[in-house]
Amino acid sequence: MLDKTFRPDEVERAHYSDWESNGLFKARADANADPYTIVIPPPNVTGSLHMGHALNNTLQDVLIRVHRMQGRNTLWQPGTDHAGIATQMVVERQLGEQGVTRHDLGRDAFIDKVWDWKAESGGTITRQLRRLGASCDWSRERFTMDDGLSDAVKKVFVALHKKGLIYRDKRLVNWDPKLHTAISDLEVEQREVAGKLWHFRYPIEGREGEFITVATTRPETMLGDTGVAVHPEDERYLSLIGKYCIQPITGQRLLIVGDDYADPEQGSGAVKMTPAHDFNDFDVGKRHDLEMINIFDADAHVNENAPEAYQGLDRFVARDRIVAQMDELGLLEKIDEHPHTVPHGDRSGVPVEPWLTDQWFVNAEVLAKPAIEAVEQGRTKIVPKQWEATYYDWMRNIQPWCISRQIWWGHRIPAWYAEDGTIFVEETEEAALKAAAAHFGRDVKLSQDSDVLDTWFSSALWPFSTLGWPEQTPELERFYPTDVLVTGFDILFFWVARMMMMGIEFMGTEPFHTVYLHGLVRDENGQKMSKSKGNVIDPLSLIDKYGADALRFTLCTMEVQGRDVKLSEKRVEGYRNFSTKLWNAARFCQMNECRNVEGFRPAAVTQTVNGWIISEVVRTAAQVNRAVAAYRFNDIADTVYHFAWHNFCDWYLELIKPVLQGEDSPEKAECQATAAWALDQILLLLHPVMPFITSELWSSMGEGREALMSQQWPEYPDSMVDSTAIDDVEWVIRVISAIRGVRSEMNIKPGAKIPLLVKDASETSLRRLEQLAEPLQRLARLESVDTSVTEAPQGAVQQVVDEATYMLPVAEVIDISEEKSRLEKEISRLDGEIDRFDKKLNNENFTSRAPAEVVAEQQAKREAAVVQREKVEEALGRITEL
RNA sequence: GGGCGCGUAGCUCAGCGGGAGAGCACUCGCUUCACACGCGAGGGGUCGCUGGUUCAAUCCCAGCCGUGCCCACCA
Repeated sequence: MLDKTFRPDEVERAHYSDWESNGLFKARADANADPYTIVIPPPNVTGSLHMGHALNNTLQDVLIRVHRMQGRNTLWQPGTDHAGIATQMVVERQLGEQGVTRHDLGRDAFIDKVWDWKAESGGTITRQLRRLGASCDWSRERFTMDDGLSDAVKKVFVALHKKGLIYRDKRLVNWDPKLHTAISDLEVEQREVAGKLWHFRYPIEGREGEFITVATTRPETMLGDTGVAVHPEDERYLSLIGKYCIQPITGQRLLIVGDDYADPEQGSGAVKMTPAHDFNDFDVGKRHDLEMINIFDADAHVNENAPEAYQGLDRFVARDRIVAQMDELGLLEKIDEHPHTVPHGDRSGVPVEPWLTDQWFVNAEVLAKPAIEAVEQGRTKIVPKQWEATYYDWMRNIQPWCISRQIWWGHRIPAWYAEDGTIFVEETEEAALKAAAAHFGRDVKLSQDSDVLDTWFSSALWPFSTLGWPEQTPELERFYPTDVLVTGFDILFFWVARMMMMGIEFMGTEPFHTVYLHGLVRDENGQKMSKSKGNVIDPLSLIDKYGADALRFTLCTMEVQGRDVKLSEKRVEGYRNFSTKLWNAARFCQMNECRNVEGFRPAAVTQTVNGWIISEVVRTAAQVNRAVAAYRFNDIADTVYHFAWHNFCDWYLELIKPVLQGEDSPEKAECQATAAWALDQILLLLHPVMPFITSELWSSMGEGREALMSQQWPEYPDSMVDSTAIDDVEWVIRVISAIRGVRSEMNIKPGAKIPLLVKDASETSLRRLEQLAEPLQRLARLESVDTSVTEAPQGAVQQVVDEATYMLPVAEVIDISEEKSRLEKEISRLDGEIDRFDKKLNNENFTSRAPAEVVAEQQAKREAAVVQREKVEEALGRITEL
């Protein structure tokens, strides 16, 4: 016998280890079944499970479990990401607590430390995914820095370099002065700051007392000014184009150039040019051959190219000094308040500095073309569809991807330099040496590039590198391309787009057929969860408190087509209650010996209620299957919830109670078997969302049954729906509800039994009364049912349901005036309704233009209202007589 | 500046060309022998505003207002 409540913590771990140790998560490279593959978005190896992971992996697990039960050869490929900067920062912080920097250790020792840290804490996230119930094939777990995956990275780098799609270039990049590395455009986030706009006067060379006014938000860059731009058609400045002005602090001569970039409407119409520290100025500088003076070092401190007084200053200190000095010189014209956005490093949080350096780039434009076509031609579908526009927009305007990072943790760039600077890009040092020897005609010394690759470079290969590429493995053959990628929209560009490019380039076909993009998990007020706001909800603590199933169900039911999920603990609690409900339904079945019957044939049942619940199962399964196919996760969860609670528990179990509690009979046996079967179907349909409780109940409902997760997924033909049974049971539900409504409204004691009188019953109604009399009497608390009535007794309350009038002789227990006003209200409501229908039906436009069946439908509704009104009128008449 | 969402019951949200639904919350009543993490019965909404299309608009279209996010080189 089951306990009174479900205790998730007692069974979850046991079930999970059973599944895992019995190999139920394993995919088979040699199996014939149609494969179904999902690669996990690899979490940071040193990370821990947050709510975003919980959502992401719940959705994947739902898809994986459904398809596994459908008999597909299912691979959920797990693994973790080395997360270059993030991981390096974590380890550096740890070292920092001991007063050690990575430079104290040196590169090799530091990297050893990171590996130690990985060995120590790298299992956290995968353990936590197990607690969530994720049915990954852990035997195939990969790490982006595994040997095999590193080989893939090298191979890809070399191949793209040979094709000219990876190249080294000296360009302005986003430099993070705190982390001392270049970062890609995507790692830059714009932050609104309350800045200022300073207007300065620059003296014109050779024209005493004449100035040109320039405005800037970054006075410190004045140290690197090499020009001033004005619009070529701006009449104010026409005479100055080609002349020089003087940078008052550096004394630099600044050529005044005419360039379309200068906007006459903005500021003074003249803009100072700092080509080495601004992306726009860089372009203008190139066009006009302006000098590029780099004035910052890697810390964004002023370097030796600036006047001595400024050297070594932090950029913001330098800014203040420059403003002060310009003011002293009388050249500060004005200062405007100027809120604007400033680019910040997403990891470091400090403003990034455009900085001129040598970096490695991927020519993304070429790789993007076929990746755009794959979506245009529908080979890869993005769900929800509106993200396709975002994808196109970014891909069509894609910029070169800066892939080199000046950090230590990551894939070292496979490029070697000879002393004269010649570059050899090869997969191994040996190959590079050989190439160099061939090039120089003698053996030479080479040194490897000290940079590592952007983390997303290796992640971009994930769908095929995890399957063994560049080896031609059976896994690669079988499981690539994958079926669906489930991830957050926030990494559409970082990751999805790049997997598309790399997958197509190296595998010849796109890495997945469908990309499902879900939203962010926010708190119940729609706020982003963040440590500083203190509104972070830890999934593990919710699992501890309510069980993994409750959390999973909540995330699933809140996931509506990629919209953000607003999570409240209250909601989780509510779905924990659902699992208790389910638990007790099973308990009830057990108590009433509803056992699974070998060879039970749903189509062969004879009892109406059984036919009904079976039909509802069939409908529910169909609805769930539609929801799965459409990635409507909320519908999957809601559909089963509604069926389990409101059909199975509220009505079916209540309806069969009298039979179950009666004498043994064929009817009772059929109800027991049907109940057991229907409960099984709930467990099957719910298993992908709530794997633990369903498995627990599955095994407790039958001795020695095989694991639920390897059972056949429910799919039934529509022909199994018995619409007569549905109509009949829906009828009895309506009648019972109507009677209960009257009892409640009339304030009739719950225990009091009163007779039900029925008149004008049609044949169908009579049949139903006969067939469903027992549950009707019990659930509506009736003393008896009398169908021989021809006249309503005085003061009987009447309810018309379908083709019969149901009356409760309650004159002595009710307040007549209340009942009168109730009926009067009902009549005026019906009058309004009838009026509306009349208006519509008398409208020729409607009757001639609307489809015939719509008109008929409206007519029928009107008639029903009229009949109802007559009945109520009669009842009112009788009450008035009292 | 460009793009994408969202405004429906007190809250969180489904829905969608033929007079609106769920969960939670609320009110009332229940020690009904599976479940009080429960059972039953209720109250509550000019479906953001204004126009248009249509016989018919919460639903389609346009504009506006509010709100959120993404992208962008604006001194």
